[in-house]
Amino acid sequence: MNFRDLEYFVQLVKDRNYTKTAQAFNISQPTITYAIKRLENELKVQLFIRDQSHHQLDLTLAGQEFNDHAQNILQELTTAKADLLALSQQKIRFGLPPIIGTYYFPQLAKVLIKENIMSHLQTIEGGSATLQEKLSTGELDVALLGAISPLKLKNIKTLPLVRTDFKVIVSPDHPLKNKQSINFAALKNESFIALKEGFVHPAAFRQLTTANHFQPQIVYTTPDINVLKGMVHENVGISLLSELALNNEQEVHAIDLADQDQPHFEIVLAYRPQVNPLIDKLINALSQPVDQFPFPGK
Amino acid sequence: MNFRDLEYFVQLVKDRNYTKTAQAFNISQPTITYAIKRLENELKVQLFIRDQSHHQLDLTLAGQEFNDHAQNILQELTTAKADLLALSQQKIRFGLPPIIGTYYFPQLAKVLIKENIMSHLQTIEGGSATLQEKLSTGELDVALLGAISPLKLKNIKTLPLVRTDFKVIVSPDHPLKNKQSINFAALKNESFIALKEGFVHPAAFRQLTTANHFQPQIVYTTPDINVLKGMVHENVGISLLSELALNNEQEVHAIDLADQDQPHFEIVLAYRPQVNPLIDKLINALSQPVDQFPFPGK
DNA sequence: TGTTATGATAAAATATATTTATATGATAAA
DNA sequence: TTTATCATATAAATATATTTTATCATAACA
Repeated sequence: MNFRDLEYFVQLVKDRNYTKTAQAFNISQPTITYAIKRLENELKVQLFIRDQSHHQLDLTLAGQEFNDHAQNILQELTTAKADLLALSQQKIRFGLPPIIGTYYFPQLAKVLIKENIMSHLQTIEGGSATLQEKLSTGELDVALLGAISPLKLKNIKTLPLVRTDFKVIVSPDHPLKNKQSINFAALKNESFIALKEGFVHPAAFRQLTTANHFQPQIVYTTPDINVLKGMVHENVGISLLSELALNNEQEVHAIDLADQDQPHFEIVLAYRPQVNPLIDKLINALSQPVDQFPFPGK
Repeated sequence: MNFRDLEYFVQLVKDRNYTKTAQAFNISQPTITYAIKRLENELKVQLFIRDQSHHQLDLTLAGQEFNDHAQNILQELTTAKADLLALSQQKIRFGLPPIIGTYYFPQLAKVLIKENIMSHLQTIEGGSATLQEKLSTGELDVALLGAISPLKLKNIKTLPLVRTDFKVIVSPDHPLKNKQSINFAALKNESFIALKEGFVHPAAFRQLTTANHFQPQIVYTTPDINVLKGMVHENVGISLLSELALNNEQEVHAIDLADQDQPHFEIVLAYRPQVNPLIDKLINALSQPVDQFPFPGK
């Protein structure tokens, strides 16, 4: 059996049209016919139903079943090639969500430079969800991911690194400015500035509003944390922000959440197990506890 | 790329000898040479280190990495073929550990016969660990497994069906015969009959003795539950047995475990997701709650 | 120093995949 | 109903890939 035949098959499942599939590969139509026949002979099952009302090509059950396996096989081969390329180029394809890249990763950089790993990193930015997907498909070797609940991913190992709290941030002019701690329920009537971040902040915010049965009044949404802080400072509204993104500047006042069941921003190291000493070294370096957190001097 | 080349490669990794590998496939030695060259050309990496003056063939890092992927690919293909065969024969390869087969499965049989599934089952007996392995390699479609902790298996879905307690069983002549409930720690000085079952009973027993810091005195070990009951009846010793294996016979007296952190015998339905209506039907039927448990009339 | 083990290479033989040209069969259009 | 069109199948020719046979190269071994 040939990988090419699997590619033809998978494409044909998408196209449902031999001629179109042949065109997609720039080959002649009978090539597809013969490829499918080869598969059907080798597997001893019929893969397609050649069409009662002849404008429709249908997959048999066996065809559906085999399509799943064929996709897994092609995925594995793609991943294998990508991994070998990264290995030979001594590059680690490293996924980093913007927030973690800005507020957490810099602390790790020192160690990585000292261990001579930094120059081997090929950093790819993206939201945690996107990066998870890329890990699974072999487009990434290692990633730092933000999460509010433990991650379980097929073929991916995860290692929680840090767990940080979410804080409520308010303007120094806000009535709550002297509060040390507050229940989220008490914020029912506040105006909120929302952070349009990949996944974690919106999910945490949603979790808190749902758990406390209220529909928050969101007056503004921004993807930029500094804009968000600025608006909170100007008392346009209050917001929810990971303590990760707070340093000891005085621009906004941070209040602890007193809720029992509150979400946490967890930074998780996720990677596909590979035979690659460089990756082992990176994972080892990253899983060492960081001295100071969240920030030196905080 | 060709699956055959992958097979040659994987075998060569095992053999570390081109001639031997060729013999294993009943082909000529240059065939292996050319197959490896094809792979190395296509992947653009060196897979083997040819013999640095010692008659030894070594895998490069890339070779090790690719070997993992090649094995996954071949595994997936094997599974695909097995699944298609089972599908076309309308057979569900169904794993059943002896204890569950004897003491739990009969209750399900009625439903399965009514739903016309029973005749499609090809039952394969084995310990829970063996059956797990066979699920992963595509030798089984569905299995009932015994477990004392939640199972997490790659590519396998699990669904807990029943959770039963372990009981301490003693002879009607035993001093403890009138006890309703007991802490396992109180059994420190008892003689035990041990059940040599696949996995769950020994693990549960070990968990209890370890948690209570004693080394049990095991006077006899048997794989046969009736023998075990007989010996307990004759007061040779006491034993630990899942309530699953107890019916309302008066041969032995069952005592509840009072321990806070006690193991439980969980029956878990485990299966590889497939495109197979028959399997869906079985899973659906098995996941319906069973009316009476553990036994009618208990 | 010859002998053996192990793998590489060239050329030929064989097997497999693809194309070109054409056929079939079913629907839609005239 | 005829004809045109679409979608796939088939046969034969061709192109490509794999395997074998025969032979060579190299290093270990005795």
